[in-house]
Amino acid sequence: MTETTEIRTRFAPSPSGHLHVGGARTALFCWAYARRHGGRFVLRIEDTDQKRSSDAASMAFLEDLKWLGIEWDEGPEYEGCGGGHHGPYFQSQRVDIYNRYLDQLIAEGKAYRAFETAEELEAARAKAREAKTDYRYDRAALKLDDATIETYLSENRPHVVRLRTPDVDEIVIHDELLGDVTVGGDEIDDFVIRKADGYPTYHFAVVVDDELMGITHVLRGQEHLKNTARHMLIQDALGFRRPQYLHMSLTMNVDGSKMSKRDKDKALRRFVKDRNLTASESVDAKTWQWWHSEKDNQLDLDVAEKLAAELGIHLPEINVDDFRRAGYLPEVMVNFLALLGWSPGGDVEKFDADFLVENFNFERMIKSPSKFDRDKLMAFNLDALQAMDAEEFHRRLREHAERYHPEYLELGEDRFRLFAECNQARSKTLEDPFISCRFFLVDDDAICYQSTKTVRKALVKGEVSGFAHLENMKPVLAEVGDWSVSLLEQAVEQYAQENAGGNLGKVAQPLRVAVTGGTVSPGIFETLAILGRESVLSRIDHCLSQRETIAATK
RNA sequence: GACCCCAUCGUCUAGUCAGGUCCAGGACAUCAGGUUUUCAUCCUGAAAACAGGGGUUCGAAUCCCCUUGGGGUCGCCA
Repeated sequence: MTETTEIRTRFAPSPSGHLHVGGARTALFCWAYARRHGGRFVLRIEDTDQKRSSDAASMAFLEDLKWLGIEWDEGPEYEGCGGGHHGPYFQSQRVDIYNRYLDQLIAEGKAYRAFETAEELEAARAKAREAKTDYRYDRAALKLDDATIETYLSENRPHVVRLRTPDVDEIVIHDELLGDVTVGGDEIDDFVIRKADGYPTYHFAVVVDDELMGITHVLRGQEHLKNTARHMLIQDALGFRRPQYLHMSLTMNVDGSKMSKRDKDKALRRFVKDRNLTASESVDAKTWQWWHSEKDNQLDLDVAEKLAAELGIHLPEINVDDFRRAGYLPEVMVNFLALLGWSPGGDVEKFDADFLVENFNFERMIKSPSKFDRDKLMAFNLDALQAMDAEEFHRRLREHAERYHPEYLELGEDRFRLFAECNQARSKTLEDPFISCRFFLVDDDAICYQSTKTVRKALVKGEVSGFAHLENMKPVLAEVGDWSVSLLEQAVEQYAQENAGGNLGKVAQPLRVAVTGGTVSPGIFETLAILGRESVLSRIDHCLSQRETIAATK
């Protein structure tokens, strides 16, 4: 009894690299629903497309799921996740199973072999387009007699297997969100269920696997709505039970276009096309040609990134990994993703994964498509960062540094800790400190002073110029006993009290510019403390040495 | 184009299923003030929506219909 009523959901990505946010949201809801009901969440890899499934690197989404805390009970084994008794969880390893069912359908006359080539079919489709009619497979192969089929088979003619769809008026999909959706029976033709290469199509593999893996609830994007009708037909032909379906609305880009993992590729293509580029340093000629030969051919992510860097364009953040790299927190991503298509009701919008598991239900899912608003995500991330205690922020920032900015680790334990402390309040992402504080890593005499109005204001302008204050403060700083934030503060405050009418800004800004090259940095005392006495004094000298140049620029 | 889905501030949404307490609430973004050693925060305030039209009803953001708009699908991709 418990075995048959156990809730089982699955997330079934194709192994095409990193997880994109739309997929992450689907996975999150599948996971949350299973957890909510004490069921199991299955991860299955849909790698039946030989053209697109290639190396192990394309399993990067496992890491993404794990990072988000979406842990799968069954599926590929990865860092404590996966395993299970319904495997293999790679469809490419289940071909025998599919063939068994395929043979059965053929024997029963519920499916049949078809020998048309892809080109022939494409021609037929083109013709239908011209005639402004809907293309539907004409069932020509159904009329082949057994002898002909035998002959073709003995000739090893490539062929597909098509489902002989029953002639029904309509197919009614019971959707947990949308209610009953009716698809006309004539809208589904005898679609292909096994490709010429011997692999099942997505439709067939999904149905067989969902049955054999005991999937009870299928949550997926609304783009699958019509596919569900096909899947129901296969289930009926095979005598399988019907899982419950829920088709959720899609997540769109802010410009209204569908948020797709192909967006990066699209951005590159558009740029290359606009500029009429015919070659690139980052992409070898062969790959370049392959990429141009068909618009579905996508560059590998690392190649795409190299090309983007070469062309100087920013690729849209689409993958979970992009957001990780950009310094967003996994718990914020989970929160934000959950809000895209589900709402707990009332004014509640900040919550964690436990809350989601406690409260997730189908009733409160949103039917209409939503746009992915980065500003709001950023605001959520800021709030989460600010709510963190200092120790936690330090730990997270260090993790981020280890992964993306190891050069900052060279500051050493103590200085990195201070670096974290003084950056927390001013950070919206874990990435912020590393992009805004590069001056910490630069040689003292390599500091380059920005030629901006604010820099000149800090250094040149005023009754007593910033340069003058710097001169005067040098001996003061040189004599600060213990080079600590508190003593530095004391010394500089006192100097400001005596020489700038207590106006700290008058002396803090010149200092800031002298040691960082610009007008933006963490708190000045922390900044000085991290740099160290020697560096600070030497940067002040460096700054003063450029007095003429800085004053002369306009 | 055909078929399907959807429709509250610019955006995410609460309210819709069980019509009145909603001249519509929250959040992000925006704008205006304020705090602050810079940036970022933070505080206060403002502007901002029931797509349009018809019904049903004493009463409609809520129910029905049409129009319009947005999205999806139309592969030997998944």
